[in-house]
Formats: sequence, C-alpha cells, structure tokens
Amino acid sequence: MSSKKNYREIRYQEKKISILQSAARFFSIKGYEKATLEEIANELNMTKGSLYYYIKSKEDMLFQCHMKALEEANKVLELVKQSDLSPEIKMRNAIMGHIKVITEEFVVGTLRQQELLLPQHMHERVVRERDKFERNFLKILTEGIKKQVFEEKDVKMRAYAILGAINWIPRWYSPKGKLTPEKIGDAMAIYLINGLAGSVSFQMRRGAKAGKRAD
Amino acid sequence: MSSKKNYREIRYQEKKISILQSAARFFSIKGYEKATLEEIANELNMTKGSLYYYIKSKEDMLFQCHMKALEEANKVLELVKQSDLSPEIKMRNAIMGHIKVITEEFVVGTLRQQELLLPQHMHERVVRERDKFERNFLKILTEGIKKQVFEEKDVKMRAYAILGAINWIPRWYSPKGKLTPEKIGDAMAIYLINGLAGSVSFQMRRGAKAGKRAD
Amino acid sequence: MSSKKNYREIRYQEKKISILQSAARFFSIKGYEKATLEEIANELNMTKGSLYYYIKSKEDMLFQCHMKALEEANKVLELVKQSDLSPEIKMRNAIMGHIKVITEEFVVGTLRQQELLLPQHMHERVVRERDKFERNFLKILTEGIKKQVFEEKDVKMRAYAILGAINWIPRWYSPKGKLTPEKIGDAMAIYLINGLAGSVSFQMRRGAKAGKRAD
Amino acid sequence: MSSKKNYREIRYQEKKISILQSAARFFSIKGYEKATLEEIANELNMTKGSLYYYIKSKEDMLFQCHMKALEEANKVLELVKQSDLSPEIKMRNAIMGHIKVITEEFVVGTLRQQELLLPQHMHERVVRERDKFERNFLKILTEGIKKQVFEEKDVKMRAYAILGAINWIPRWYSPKGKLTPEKIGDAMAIYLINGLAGSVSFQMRRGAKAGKRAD
DNA sequence: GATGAATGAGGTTTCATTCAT
DNA sequence: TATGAATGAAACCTCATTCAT
Repeated sequence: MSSKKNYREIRYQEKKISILQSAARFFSIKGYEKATLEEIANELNMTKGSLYYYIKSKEDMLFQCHMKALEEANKVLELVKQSDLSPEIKMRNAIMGHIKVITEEFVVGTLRQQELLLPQHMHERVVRERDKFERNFLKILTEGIKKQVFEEKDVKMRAYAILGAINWIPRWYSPKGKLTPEKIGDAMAIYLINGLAGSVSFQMRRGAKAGKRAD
Repeated sequence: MSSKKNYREIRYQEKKISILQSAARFFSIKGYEKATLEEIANELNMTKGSLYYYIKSKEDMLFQCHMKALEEANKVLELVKQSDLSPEIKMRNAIMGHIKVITEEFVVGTLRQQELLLPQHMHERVVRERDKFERNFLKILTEGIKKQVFEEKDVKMRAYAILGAINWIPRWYSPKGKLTPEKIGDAMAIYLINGLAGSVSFQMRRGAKAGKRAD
Repeated sequence: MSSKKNYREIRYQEKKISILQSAARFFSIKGYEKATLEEIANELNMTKGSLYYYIKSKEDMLFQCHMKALEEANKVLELVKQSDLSPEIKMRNAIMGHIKVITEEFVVGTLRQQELLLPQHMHERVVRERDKFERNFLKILTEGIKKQVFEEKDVKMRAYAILGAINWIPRWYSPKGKLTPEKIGDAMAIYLINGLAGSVSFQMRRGAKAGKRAD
Repeated sequence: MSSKKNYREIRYQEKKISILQSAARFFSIKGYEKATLEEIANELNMTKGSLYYYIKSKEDMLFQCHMKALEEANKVLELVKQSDLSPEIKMRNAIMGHIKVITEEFVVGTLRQQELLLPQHMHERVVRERDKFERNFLKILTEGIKKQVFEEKDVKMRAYAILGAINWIPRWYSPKGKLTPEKIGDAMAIYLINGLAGSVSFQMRRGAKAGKRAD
C-alpha cells in the first residue's frame, strides 16, 4: 500500500515537473501573458482543466518555475563555492555553470524578466532566492579580492555586470547555432575574469596563467 | 495660418511623445500586458478613447516606444563612432552613453525584453534597428582591434557580453539609489574595457599606463 | 442680400445632396454600420466634424437617403400612373422606370434592406412612403385587371413578386457588366408581364402540356 | 464509453445549432451589427463568454448561418432536380421548396443581404455555395427549354427574376399573417411559371400592343 | 463654416478558473 | 484523475457625437 502510494506520488511529481517545464518554455518563448494554459496543456496531451489538479493557478506556475530555476542555479553555485579551487577557477566554474543552467532547462534568464508579473508575496520569495544566489556569487568575487587575485573595485557592480552578461545570453543564444553553451561559457569566462584582475596584479596573473597553459 | 497649423502640429507631437513616455514607463514597470490603456490615459488626464487619436493600437504604442528608444541609442552611438578619439575612449563613451540612454528616457533595456510581444512585421523592424545599433557597436570594437588596442578574440561574444551587462542594468538600477548613471557608467566602462585588452597587447598598454601612473 | 442668401442656400443644399449621395453609396457597398462617417467625409474632402453642419446624425443620413430614393421612385411611378397608356405599357414603364432608379443613384433596393436599422419614428415614415409607392404600383395592376388585360388572381402577391424581382437586381447587377439597365428592364418587363396575363395563354400552354401528357 | 462520447458530441452539436438558429433570427430581425452577442446568449440562457465555446467569432456565426442555410436550400433543390417529373412541376417544386426553406429555418433570404459583411475568404465560400444553388436552378429552367415547355429567352435574367421574387419574400412575409408559406408558394409558382411559357399568348398580347402603337 | 481634439458608451474577445460528472 | 462545459471579469478598440476655436 505504501509502495502504491509512493508510486502515485512519484507519478504525480513527474507530471508536475513536466508541466512546469512545458510552462517555462512557453513563458520564455511567448511571454507569461501571451502563453495560454490551453497550449501548455495541449503540448502535454491534457486539457486545460486537468492542469488544476497539479497547480493552483497560472501565477503559481510562474512562481514555481522561478523557484525551480533558481534552486537549480543555487545548487550549482553552492558546489562551486564549496570547492577547493583558486578564485579564478571558481569564478570560471560559476560563470560556466550558470550559463549551462541558463541555456538549458527552466531558462532562468528569460524568466527573470517576468518576475514583476508575480504578486507581492511570491515576488518576495523569488527575490529572496535570487539574493541568495547573488550573495554567493559575490562571495566568490570577494574571496578572490581577499586573495588579491581580483582588484578591489566596484565589486557589486562588477558582479552585476557579469550576471547581466550571462543573463542576457538567452536574448541572442540559439540552441541550433554553432555556439555551444560550453564555447560560450569558455569565452565569457575568459573575458569577464580578464577584467576583474585590474592593473598590476593582472599582469602577474596573466603570467601565471600563461605558465599553466604551457603545461 | 501656417503658424497656427505648425503650432497644432507641435502640440500634437508633444502629446504623442508624452503618451509614449508614459506608456514606456508603465510597460517597464508592469509589463506590456499588465499595463492597461486606462491607467496610461489616466496618468495623462485623458480617456482611453482619446489615446486612439494619437496611436493606432496598444501594439503600435509598444512598437513606437521601441523605435524611439533605439533611435535615441543609435544617435548617441553614431556620434561616438564618428568622433576622433582613441578606441578605448570611444568604447568608454559608447558604454556610458548607452547607459545614460537606458537609465533615462524610454527605458530601452527594459523594453527590449518585450520585443517578442510584437507581431512579426513590427518585430522585424525593431530587430533591424537594433542590429544597426549592434553593428555600430561592433565597429568600435573592431577598430580597437585593428589598432591593436583590443585583443582579437571572441569579438562578437564580447560585444554581447558588454551589451548584456548594460542592458541588464534596469533590472537592478533604481533612480532613487545613490548610484547615479554616471557612476555606473564609469565603473562599468572601466571593468568592461579592462577585459578587452587581453593578454599581450594588454600588458603593453598597461605598461604605458603604469608608466603614466609612475609620474 | 436676398440673392446672396439664396446663393448660400443653394450651396448648402448642393453640398447636402452630395453628402447624401456619397453616404448612400457607402451604405450600399459596406452596409450602414460598417460605413463610417470618416470615410464618407474623406471622399468629400471634409472632416468628420464638418458633416454635422449638414446632417443631424448618421441615422438621419440613412433616413434621408431612404426618403430621397423613395421620392424619386414615387415621382417616376406617378408619371407612369397618370399617363394615358394601356395597362401593359403602363406596367412596362413602371417596371423599367423603377429599375432605372434602382440601378442608378440612391440605390433604393440596396438601401431597402437597411430600414430596420432606423429608429421607430423614422422607420414609420419610410414605410409610409414605401406604401405609397406600392399602392400606386398596385393601382396599375388593378387597372389592368379591370380592363381585363391582367388576370384577377393573387394580385398583391404578384405585385410583391414583381417588386421583389426588381429590388433584387442590385444583388447581381454590375454597372460594368454588359447588361445595361435598359436591357434588363426590357427583359424583366416582358417576362413579368407575361405571367400577369394568365388564363388564356396559360390554358393554351396547359393544353399543349395536357397533350403531351396524353402521349 | 464510446456512447458517452457520442452523447456529448450530440449535445454539443445540438447546442451549436440552437445557437446558430438564435443568431440567424437576431441577425434577420435586427441586422448583423445591431444584434449583440449578449442578447443572443441571453435568449439561450448562457453568457456571452460561453458562446465562444461553440463559435470562433461573431463573423464566424454569420458565416455558418449562411452556409447552413445554403446547404439546406441546395439539398432541397438537388432532390427536385433529380426527380423524374415534368419541367413545370419541377420548377414548381423548386420554387415552393425554396420558399419553404426561406420562410422557415435559418432565414436564407434575409441573411443573404448581409453577405457583404463577411470578410473576403468567408464571402467567397458563401458565394461559391450560392452559385451552386443558382446553377442548379438554371438547369431546371434550361431543361424546360430543351423540352420546349419554356420559352428560350433571357434565361439567366428570368432565373434571377424568380429568385428575386422569392428572396424578397422575407421583406413582407410575416409568420403570423394569414398567408402560409404553402399559399405563397402556390401563388408564386403559378405566376412565375406563367411567364416562362411566353410565345403564343404573348404574341397575341404583343399584337394588340403593336396595334396600339401603330396609332 | 470648418476642424482638431476629446469623449464615452458599447461591443467583441480572451482566458484563467471552477465544477459536475 | 480527468474533462467538457460554463463563467465573468477585464481588456482593447471603434466611432458617432460634441465643442471650443
């Protein structure tokens, strides 16, 4: 009986996730308002009404998409933060990891633009989750500064610049293009970390890096 | 008589612009779909119906907001491009100028996310105008590469990174905060140009700069 | 001064008539509701607002179109009725006259379908005028019966049949086609009067038919 | 299960038909534009919004009314055409059948006047269907000519005259009046077929006329 | 006489949401 | 669980009409 219950529970969760994925995609492509429950349901071979067995409202759907996406992003970032690597590599991994998340499922970046459509209380929770992400991101940056790998200058704004550069990717990225998420991640990471080094220390790092490469 | 006609024409254009500004603001704050013609009209002390004396449809409103904003951005960039300055200064001016446009009038950046709401034919025209902007932006970058001030590497992606960093600003920028557009522009320019120099040529430039500093 | 006044009055009336003509055309082509005052005004090189110097309302416009058209039709019919011709010729002239009116200006037939759009009091006046027309038409028919030229049978319905056949013409008539109003009138008159004679000719035909049947 | 599904399907179709009937009536009485979805819905004890579960738009409603009506008329005419009767009887049946259709369901005649309100592509389909009807009608007429029962003269125009006489009926017919569709059909058929025979009797009349003219 | 501008009533349409079955 | 059907709120949009200039 318990196993039966579990089975049901699993089926339920699976379906719910597939609904959220479908929704996220439509929200990304057409925008929250223009996406209709009907088309989301159709894609999943259900009817509009059936959706309500899994979700409470369309808003709730958007909310959960956001949370799922941010949790995913946070999970990735958490791993990076806890890793035992140099600040540069950490930053590089953070950037590439986030780009991966963003270009794949749940489309964090595109969704982010639709936060404002959420009612206050949901919006707050999303913002809180996102703050967590940004705080973690900042920590990696700060750590690099402490270790004198990154220049101490406009820290917060540079963090936003990096996140902006990344979050903007869905605007021009096409899964069918020849630029893979990996290539993009690589190039972005180099460029964005490039700028973080700043004047003197930068030259040093460059040297070090070149050395590494020589290996 | 002619002056009277002109006067009327001017009044008409003024009103139209104030409508577009109001609309752009509501679109930015609430999103295109959530913003209603009623509230836009109310803010301008008109009635819903009166709006239609100046615009053809809500979609048209969004479209014109886009175009006005992009034209503004293009104008700024054109000036920068034609100026007779070093690539670095040009890039700096381009970045700062665009940030200024974006944080001020017509909220280009926030709007940009709502392109997909436009019908095909309007969308195409917006994209065309935006392409013009991006092409000009790329030219400044390429010019810097030719003059060996910027590293020749992932040019296009770096351009997108810069534009992303800038276009993302409206997401966190608040006109009431203590960060003025100027400060933001300054910091962003330094950081984003920093990264462009890249390996070798970069060190050379840095060296020169360091020399200056030594003075 | 009086002449000046007259001159003005004439100009006024001329303009009013040209407005009604334009209106009648648009009403016919697009239907009363789909025709807008704006396009009517445009065609006459005026503005919407200016129309109101000549007409009281759109409804009034439709009403006057009706009345003008019916008066025209009545005038024609009156002439025919008072003429000193045989019932057949009279009927022929009535039919051809009405067809002429209907295929030319003011498009009585097409308009007739839009009576129901008028408010009660206007509708009544239109109906009254139309009744006058139909009464006169009936009189010609009755006169023919008295003179034993037409068969005394279903008189009213036959009148309606004739009017229907005529009023339906605008549905298929095209001014650009090769069928001129005259040709149409000719053919219609022959056919429609044909049937009025009844008895004799019919019995003959009947006879023939009976003969055939006898085979 | 299948029966349940069928049952639902049937209920759906029934409701749709009742909507179309109601709509057709309102369109006839008040005209397409003046008829509101609200009143149509009210009459059927639904809400405006519910209508859209069955129809796509108001235009679509008008379109389907037309098609349903024309299909009905075509069905009747097809039966007549294929029957094995004399041309006169066939014509008589065609006329009476069409009158029956027109005075009863879906008000073909009144609707016919509102074709122009349809958008191009719908209009075309309606016209096509109506052409089919008219072609069939013409065939009956031509057949009678071949068999030398009807005079060979202005065939097409006579067909239009007959159809006009019939289609005009809704303009003066009242279901509450003492003239039943049968009586009308009877009288109309006699008169309209009367005229088709032409030739002999007419020439006699013509002769008389000619004589007069000679005066 | 004419017009630019503004209005407001009214209509169609869309859709998230509900609910009996 | 799933769905067909119904709902109603809310939005956009049109246009005849008015009026100051």
